[in-house]
Amino acid sequence: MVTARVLDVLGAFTEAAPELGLTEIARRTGLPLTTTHRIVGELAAGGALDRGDDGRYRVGLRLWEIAVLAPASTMLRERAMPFLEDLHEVTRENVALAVLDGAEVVYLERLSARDAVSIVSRSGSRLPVHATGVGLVLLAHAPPDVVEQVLARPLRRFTPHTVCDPARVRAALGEARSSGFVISDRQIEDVSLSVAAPVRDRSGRVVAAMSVVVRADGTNPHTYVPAVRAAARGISRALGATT
Amino acid sequence: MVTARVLDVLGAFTEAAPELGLTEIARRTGLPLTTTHRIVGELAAGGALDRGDDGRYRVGLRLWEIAVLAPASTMLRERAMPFLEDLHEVTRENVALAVLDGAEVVYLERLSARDAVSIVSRSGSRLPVHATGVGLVLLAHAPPDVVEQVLARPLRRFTPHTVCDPARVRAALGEARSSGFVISDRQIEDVSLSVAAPVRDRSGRVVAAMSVVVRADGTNPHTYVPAVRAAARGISRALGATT
DNA sequence: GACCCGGCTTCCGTTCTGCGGAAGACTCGA
DNA sequence: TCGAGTCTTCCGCAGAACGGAAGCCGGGTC
Repeated sequence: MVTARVLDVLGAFTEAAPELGLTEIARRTGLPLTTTHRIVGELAAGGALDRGDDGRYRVGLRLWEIAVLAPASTMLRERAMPFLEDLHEVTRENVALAVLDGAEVVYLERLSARDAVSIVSRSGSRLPVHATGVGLVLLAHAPPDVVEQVLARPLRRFTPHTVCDPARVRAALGEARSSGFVISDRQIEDVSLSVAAPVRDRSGRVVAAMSVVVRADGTNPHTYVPAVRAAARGISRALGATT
Repeated sequence: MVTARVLDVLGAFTEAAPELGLTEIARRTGLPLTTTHRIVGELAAGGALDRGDDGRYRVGLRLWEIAVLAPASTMLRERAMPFLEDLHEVTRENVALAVLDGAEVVYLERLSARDAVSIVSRSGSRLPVHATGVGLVLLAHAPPDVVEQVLARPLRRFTPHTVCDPARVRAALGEARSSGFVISDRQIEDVSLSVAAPVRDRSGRVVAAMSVVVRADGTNPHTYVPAVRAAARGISRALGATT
């Protein structure tokens, strides 16, 4: 059970709490202080965690080095980067790439833009599928059981505009399938909307989605659709898709 | 000792071998097959590894999510990205960001360019400090004991141009300190050279280096120096440096 | 300066988890 | 069909991991 505890300890670190003291790690994992102390010390000895001058722990470079070998990073994120950068350059807006994981999307990359709307996601962030453009795209092309799993639970409302009615989400999924893109308007925050499109691999399966996230200020989001879809298709080709 | 073994198993994955079968993991770690099987299974259960349809293991998304919380990723790479992208855009060349780790540099980010020279490094890659522009910059500003540690061992030669003579490396370090940049010419491969500059944090310490990597085709590399230094200074300011 | 509190470190008797060799199942190529 | 290589399962044993208790340390307050 040490392996599970090691992963629990590593999992104690979050976007909101990327650096933690020993006591806090013990609290978050439910492990006794002594046990936590031992495991944390061993992880630090191995480079998976670093301890700062302030006594707090952070994820270490060694773990990062190993983790970037994940296919999501190498086969997906790296190959997508040139297209994300292209879209970033021509639109001057935030650009993101995400994959589906259960009922959430995980952001593999997010390129922010200086004058663009400030957004909550970053590399490694998770957000619920129903409330994001990339999430709706991924769900639209997920197996039916995944859709059912997502819609079986109450959907979280982030803004007055967040669509939480399963029937309306289903309708949005149908629309995504037929149109090939999603416009997700003020679902997470009142100030931003995103335009998302699917990324396919060589077998035609949708393995990721990418989006541009812009200020919800009245600008017609449809103007971004061609560029987003083109970039998504470019990534798909880089992944070996043939259409 | 399980923690160390867990890290050994994860460390079996490399840039050259990002996906491995059970037997190969056991071989690389020196662990008995049964032990490896158990640890790998536990890591897969926790999402740190994924097992493909082909029976081989890869680093899992969950580990990646945790690992991107490393300060190198959040405090350094993310803050550097806008400046890396700027330099990438204006030069149309490969751009990289790296940190020092022992006698090697670890690349935090590498933006490749379509028509640029193909280079060997990518995110997570390691290369020896003496043979890279970013490495010489980092070494130039490292504590003296680090310099001694690096120069105490034979330096690896990659091309006929690789500088392996400690005296010449010391001279290069001195030059880097006084000029504020490094031009590393055909040290790793015969076809490329890099121009690198230091990135400082709020205390003035050099915590990273960035570079542009271009084709060694006679173009005067000095033309890139102002832009690289400007981008490095921009990153430094983003990290709180005051000069 | 004394005291308190919270965080962290060390000790050590106990226990239960991890160990790994052996045997067998499975897959693939010849 | 057979052999080789890979992977899976079993299980008795031992030592690695456990975690409560005691103590150390540093910072803040009076």
